[in-house]
Amino acid sequence: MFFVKDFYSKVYELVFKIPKGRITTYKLVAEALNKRAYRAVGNALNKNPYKSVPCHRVVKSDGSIGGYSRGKRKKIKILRREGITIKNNKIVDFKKLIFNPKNKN
DNA sequence: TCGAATGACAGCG
DNA sequence: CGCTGTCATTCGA
Repeated sequence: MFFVKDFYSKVYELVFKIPKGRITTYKLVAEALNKRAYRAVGNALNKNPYKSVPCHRVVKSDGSIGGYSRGKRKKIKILRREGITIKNNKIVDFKKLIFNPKNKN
């Protein structure tokens, strides 16, 4: 219940690896794990026991904020604080800010 | 222990 | 715009 699941652990780690001012998508994380569980990834972050995990840096493939347990409003605020510009709940130059966890960057 | 439902999504008709 | 597909977790029996 409060222990790292193999899958979850991967998700948390990847998300945690996201550099500041950069973002990633659920799809990319899932792809990095060689899975298509976009949902599972989102679920992992949703219940993430590691509140330190920057789950706010994970957005949808559309570039939209998606959702946030604390309210997307807060998510946007945090992202803006990170230096990311949000417009109409969408990330500006979202494609440029995408961080590929699989890229072992 | 097994089955069904849920969820911060994605892709296609 | 709406339905279906995919994966893991959780709830219920």
